[in-house]
Amino acid sequence: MAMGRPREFDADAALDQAMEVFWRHGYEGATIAQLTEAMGINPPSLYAAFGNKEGLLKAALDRYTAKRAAWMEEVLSAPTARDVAERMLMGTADSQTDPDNPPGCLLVQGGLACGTGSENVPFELAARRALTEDQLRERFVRAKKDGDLKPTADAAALARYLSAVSAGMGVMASSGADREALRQVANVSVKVFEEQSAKR
Amino acid sequence: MAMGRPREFDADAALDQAMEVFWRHGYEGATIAQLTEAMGINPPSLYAAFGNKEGLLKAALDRYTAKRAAWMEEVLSAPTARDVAERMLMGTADSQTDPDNPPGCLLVQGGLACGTGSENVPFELAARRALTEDQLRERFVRAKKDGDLKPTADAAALARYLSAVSAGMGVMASSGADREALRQVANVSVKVFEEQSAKR
DNA sequence: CCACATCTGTAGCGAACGTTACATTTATGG
DNA sequence: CCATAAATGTAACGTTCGCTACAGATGTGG
Repeated sequence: MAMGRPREFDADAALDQAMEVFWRHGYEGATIAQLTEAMGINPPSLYAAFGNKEGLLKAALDRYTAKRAAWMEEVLSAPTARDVAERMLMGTADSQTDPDNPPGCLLVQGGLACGTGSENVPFELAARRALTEDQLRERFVRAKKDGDLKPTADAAALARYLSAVSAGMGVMASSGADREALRQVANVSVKVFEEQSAKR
Repeated sequence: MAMGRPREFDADAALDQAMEVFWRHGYEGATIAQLTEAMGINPPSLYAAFGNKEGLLKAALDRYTAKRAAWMEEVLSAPTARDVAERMLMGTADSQTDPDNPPGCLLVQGGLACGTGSENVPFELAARRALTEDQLRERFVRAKKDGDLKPTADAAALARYLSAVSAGMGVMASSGADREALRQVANVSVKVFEEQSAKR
């Protein structure tokens, strides 16, 4: 049977553009007109490919997390919990002030509170932030088994803490904090892990 | 000369209601219809009293910070930098999970990214967050003079750090973190200040 | 008691929103 | 080369948005 006319735009390239619009303006602040213009397509193409605005957001979030997966692996592969924290927070400071991206983190900027009818959006963002926290917690559980973190260290609390700090850095970055300021926050935050490391 | 018909609603009580709507739905997610209904007034009364939606937000923010001023004084009056940090973060954990309020912090929930035409809103929120950071920095400068913080401690960095952590806690609270989880984050965060305190 | 000033409720304004109908174009399968 | 299937561009749909004109109500100053 016939296959139909092939799509003329690159879905991934279009998603990169959509990602940036959501990142800069938030889910509700981003309009379909802005999105289609940035993506270089017309509304029917958007709706055919992604369903609706929320579907487009989910696709953009998938691409966002996929792009960060490699970096996250590198973070988690650091030798000690302290180094994991340092790589995580320093990398966060840098990426949230990268002039190639909008400031802050898409998973925070996307929208913490939304209007009636978009309640799923904050949920969706929170779920993806939780994934990172889960990875960190598991890594810290391992660090305890490795004898790298004190036996009394609370892996879940430390993961939550890192999650909170990086979210907070996102808030500050979005309101104009520069790279140096975020690195200061990262440096201060890491000290907690030095205190929680096993004596050697 | 004549004074005109007096206003029938209590502006402060109405602002409390508006505050809650902005808090829960964000600036863009809050509609005039929701606001007027919560405030118990009709649109013309809102516009006569506050100018427009953004003016209403500013008035609500003023009331928000005014309500927190007393608490902030109590935080800053703690005897040591460490205690300031503890009161600040524990109080934040509690207020951000207070069932009487929407979760999180209005100054974060209000809107980090907004659509074209509302660019002032994130700015306005950031300015008010910065005020708290300024107060903390000054308090830590004093703590250094008091010999309470190490001479090598960086007051600005510590203030930024506290600001980041409390913003991050707001993000987590808005996505459902409970009081216990936030208190864990607070407890971990405070350890930094113990390390930065002068030996005694 | 009258003239004036301001608030209130109704009702609706123009604009922008997310979304889609429709005709056209461009490919594939037979 | 024709029939089918899917994507495209134009144009517009209905709804909701922030906001306001207007008329009536309610107070104060003279």
